[in-house]
Amino acid sequence: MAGSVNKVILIGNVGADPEIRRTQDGRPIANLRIATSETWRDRNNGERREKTEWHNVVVFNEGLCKVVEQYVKKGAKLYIEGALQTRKWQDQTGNDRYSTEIVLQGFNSTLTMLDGRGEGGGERRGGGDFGGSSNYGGGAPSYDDYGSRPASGGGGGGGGSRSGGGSLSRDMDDDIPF
Amino acid sequence: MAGSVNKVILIGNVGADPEIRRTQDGRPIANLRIATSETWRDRNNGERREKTEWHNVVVFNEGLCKVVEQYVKKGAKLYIEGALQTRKWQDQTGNDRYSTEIVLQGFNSTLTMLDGRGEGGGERRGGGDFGGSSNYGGGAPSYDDYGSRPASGGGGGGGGSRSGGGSLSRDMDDDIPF
Amino acid sequence: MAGSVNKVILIGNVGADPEIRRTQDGRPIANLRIATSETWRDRNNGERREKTEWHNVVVFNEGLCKVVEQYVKKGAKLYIEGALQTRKWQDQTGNDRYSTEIVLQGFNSTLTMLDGRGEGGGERRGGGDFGGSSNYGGGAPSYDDYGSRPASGGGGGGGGSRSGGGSLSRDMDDDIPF
Amino acid sequence: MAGSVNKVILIGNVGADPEIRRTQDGRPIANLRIATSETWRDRNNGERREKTEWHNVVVFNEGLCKVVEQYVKKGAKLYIEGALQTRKWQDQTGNDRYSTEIVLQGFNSTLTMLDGRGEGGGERRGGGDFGGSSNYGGGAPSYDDYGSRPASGGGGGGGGSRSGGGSLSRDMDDDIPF
DNA sequence: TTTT
DNA sequence: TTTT
Repeated sequence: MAGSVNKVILIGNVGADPEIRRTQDGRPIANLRIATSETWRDRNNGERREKTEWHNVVVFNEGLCKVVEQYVKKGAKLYIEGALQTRKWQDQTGNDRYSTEIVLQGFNSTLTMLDGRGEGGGERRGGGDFGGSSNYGGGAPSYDDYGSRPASGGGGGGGGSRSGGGSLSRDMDDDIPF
Repeated sequence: MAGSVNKVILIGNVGADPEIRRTQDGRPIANLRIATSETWRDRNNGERREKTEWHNVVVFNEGLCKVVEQYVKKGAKLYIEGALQTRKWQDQTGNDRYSTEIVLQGFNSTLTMLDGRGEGGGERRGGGDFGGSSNYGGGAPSYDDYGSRPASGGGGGGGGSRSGGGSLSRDMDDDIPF
Repeated sequence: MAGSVNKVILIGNVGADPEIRRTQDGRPIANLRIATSETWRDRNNGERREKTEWHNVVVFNEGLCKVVEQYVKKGAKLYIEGALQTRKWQDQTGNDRYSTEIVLQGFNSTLTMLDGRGEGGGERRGGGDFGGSSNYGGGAPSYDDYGSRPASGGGGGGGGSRSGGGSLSRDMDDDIPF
Repeated sequence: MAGSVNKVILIGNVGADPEIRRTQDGRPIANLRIATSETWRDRNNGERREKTEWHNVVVFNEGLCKVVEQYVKKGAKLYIEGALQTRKWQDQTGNDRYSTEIVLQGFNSTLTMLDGRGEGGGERRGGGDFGGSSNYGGGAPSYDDYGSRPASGGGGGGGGSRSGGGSLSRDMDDDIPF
């Protein structure tokens, strides 16, 4: 369908240390439980009410999985941007069951730590070296799927080459005449 | 939890004419099935692939329900902004089941028609007259929960009065010195 | 125009203690400078680069202004949801100038503190009592324009009455049969 | 700054046929004017009011530029996701001036046509072949920066290789055991 | 069950 | 300058 958008934005806290599993061919998959909560004052009695919602988040991207593995612990506050996906499965008795998850996969997926629990040095963002050395610097890391920010401006001629040099952003190292 | 965000943004098509039910005390609830879909070209064979995701949307707001009732038909393209909510229920055998829905309720919920299928006159937006006359004008209506846009800037003198007159927006009918 | 969306979402830090001004008729207006920043590794030399973007945020809503006044200080990390607005003005020489701001006004505007710098008690959210007593509890407050979350389900008959009783959300205090 | 988000979401109409320029090294840059508009009923006299906001959008990504070049015409309705950027420049008299634009560059940028004005065949999405053949199929095209959706889940065996074959999404052609 |  |  042309013109479709499926986007979830969450800011919440991680309910437990994340699980990281691997597929047969070695790709990581991280699962997170994230709690969001809203509070309000009851109209009838003025009491303070709170409601917590728990979300299942599944991270497919390798770079994001590494960030999760290294930095995300129980209690961490995260910004998450992903898409809704409902998965069908069968329970023990063979009945169809459905689980809805927020999937971080591909472009437009983001995971950012909002509390400075990461320890270390540089912030990992747009390295262009997925699957490469996992020396994420630290700090409170932010990682975006397909990361390498520069690619949009870059690319040059080569079909899909993302490793091309060249500057990335006009107002930083370009001299594009506007 | 302080500092929490739970937001879903969808642009998709309605799969069937919406159902509108009513609670015992007469409040409407609209249920929508919305399809989002993404297409891409397979990396192996270059074939075009498509995947459709179906979303359950529940509308609690009266104003939005009226818009749904009057304008939203099977096939309509909608912009939806709501929150994720997972509801627990029991199946016939008494087992716990969970359903995740996008809830349009309260502030920060929006439903906007993106194709001009509404027929009629004026656009309903921010009437401030919830539950009032249902003469939604038509056009492609847009309705925001708690609607009445002016209220934030407005309210005139009266502390927080939302029904008060007064102007709404500085650059339209205000003379606030900036 | 039917089917229009104008939304800005920022997570960033406040660059200076906010200014709060008042209109002639006493309504508050808060101005905030918010910095967002992205870091990446340069493709050519592998060095870490950072770019900071400064945003002008204008808060018209009274409730949000109170939150800003009481809790938002230089350095605070905020989640902001508002709309873009470009304002035209004349400089000293009479030339037209334009300033683009993120406006928090009316529905769909949100300001949430992401670090627990608020001190005090309850979280202010959806009081329905704009301009009323300013005993915002404290904690890290979150405030949504037009706040009162329950209103969507409520409202009853009265034109725009938002103070009506009644329960707000099916899974909290309603017994709506689904 | 760790934990920063800078996101703009617009749905609006293009005010004029887009301009496409090229940098010295041949990269395209597209400029768009997009109108968003809100309507509401005046609280004082009940009259219908409308306010239009004009946005400057700059597209750096090559793939998105091609979509713009081929499909986006005056009047088209677009969904845009980008980031705010304020650019400093000097006017004729040497005074500093600032222009705020919505930049589509790198990850997390999206441009989707919401009306089916594209004419032609296949939908361009996630080709992984930036700068490649420009035979965008047609239909109402949707294009995401860095596009190729599969890359996140994909990569087949090779650690993070984006050019690798392999399947893309677990529930379509993967057999990942959940 | 939508849409292209 | 768009759109309804």
